[in-house]
Amino acid sequence: MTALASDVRATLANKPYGSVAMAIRGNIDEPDIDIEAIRAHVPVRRCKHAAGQSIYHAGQPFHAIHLVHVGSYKTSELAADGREQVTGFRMRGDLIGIESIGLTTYASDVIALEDSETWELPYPAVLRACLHIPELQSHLTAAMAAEIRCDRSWMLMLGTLAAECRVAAFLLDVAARYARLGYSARHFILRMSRVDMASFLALKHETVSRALSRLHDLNYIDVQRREVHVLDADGLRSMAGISATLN
Amino acid sequence: MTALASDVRATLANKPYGSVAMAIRGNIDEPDIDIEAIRAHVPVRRCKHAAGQSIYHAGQPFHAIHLVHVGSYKTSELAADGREQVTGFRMRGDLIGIESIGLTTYASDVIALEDSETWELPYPAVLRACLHIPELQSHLTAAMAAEIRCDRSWMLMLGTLAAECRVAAFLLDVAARYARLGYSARHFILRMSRVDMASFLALKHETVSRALSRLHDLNYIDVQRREVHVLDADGLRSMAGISATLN
DNA sequence: GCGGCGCTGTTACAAACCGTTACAAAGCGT
DNA sequence: ACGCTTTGTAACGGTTTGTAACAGCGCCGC
Repeated sequence: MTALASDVRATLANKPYGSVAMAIRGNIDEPDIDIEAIRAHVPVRRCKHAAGQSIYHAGQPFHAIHLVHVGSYKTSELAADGREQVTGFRMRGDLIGIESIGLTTYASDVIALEDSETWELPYPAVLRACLHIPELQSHLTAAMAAEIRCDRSWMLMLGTLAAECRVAAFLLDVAARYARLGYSARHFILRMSRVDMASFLALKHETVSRALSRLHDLNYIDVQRREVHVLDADGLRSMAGISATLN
Repeated sequence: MTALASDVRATLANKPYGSVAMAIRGNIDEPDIDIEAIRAHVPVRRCKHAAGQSIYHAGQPFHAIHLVHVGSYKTSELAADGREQVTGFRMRGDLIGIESIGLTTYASDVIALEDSETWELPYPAVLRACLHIPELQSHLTAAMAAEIRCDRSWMLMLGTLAAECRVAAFLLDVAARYARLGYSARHFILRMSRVDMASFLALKHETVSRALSRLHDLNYIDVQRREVHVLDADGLRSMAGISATLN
């Protein structure tokens, strides 16, 4: 399994962009973002981030949105009293920061989960580019709408599924997102810690561990720390209450 | 208390619009939507809905967004296996349907909680109007961004607070939204059933009842069925982990 | 007007699930 | 090899849920 793990890691680079991320609901109606057309009008800056480094924190001046190019990030909300909630994980092709449009400061935190890279798109330039590229505005709007639908899908999942089922749904979502990027949906490496998964799923990390162990016992998955083999996607689907087909 | 209830109901009409709704996070940076400017370019149709009637269901063709004028609505997500999740409650000034922009069909259900009325804004006309009213596009974008932030705030609340605290946070949010519309934040009528509240808060309706009873026992609120008096907003705030000030 | 009926809401008690705590093992960097 | 972080496992306890019974309110027909 360790040998396979390095294979997977090796393939995790330089794949073409998929569409803007969609979650379990799976309404993949939006076309791809035409990054080349944008580059003609927007000064794109590459931003590298080491694992644990943040793109931005809540409260910093908002000036740009980011397109994930390599690696993965987590976005999180912070309450005044210190409570933290991971609100999502972003990977290649995902837009980051669109929730802060219209504000003067960023509304959330974004932290790299591994050595990663984004393309920084200064928002004023994006706005100007919208005048030259009629489709860019609608792409941006569609991306925001998709983000809302994605959040709503997770609210549905968090509000109606038990712990084990949430973990199953999460694995299916990760698998589907890897599949969209051209990777295997049956074998992947989780980029986030158990604690981050637990926060996102509104559970404790021990519960996530137990759920993964149980999914293993049911022969739905093979899991060694962060490496996951999906053995029975239908089993996971029946548990997650999802009928969609996994690639 | 019954006499007061009718007073409250009487004042719930013909107040000026507030901004697009924001949740507990309270980043109220967006300006009001200039409905009059829109009317000059968009054929606005008034849509009345009786209690229990839907504006639209998931899957119906998307053609318009709606601005709530009178009354209140609930939006909900439906899973293939029948699970339902209330994702929010909308009142005067709130935009409905923006999460479906970019799709050909609506993505969620919207049902009136009482006799209500919306202004229907056909989306193609809104798009055309954006060309004539430069600010309309940015208003729409800001509204969508606010919607994302609102959902994220609720994810934070649902993921980090216990049952009683969620109910407290919910009451504070309702109070703040009434305050934004010019009504009392200390005395209001809940428009939704315990079941709808429970679904939104990811609880069971019995748990909501018990939580409300406990908030009553703590002398934080006075509650008789759907009528709520806030007696100790600071108590609620400390429970909800919110430092913002209630009007 | 009156009573029946259903929906909504409340409360008590029992049970299940998940969180808490504690500890151990494995991975990772130094 | 060492220590720290991450992850896994187990026992226990608490919060939330499930079940049930009952009360209040509105709707309807009589």
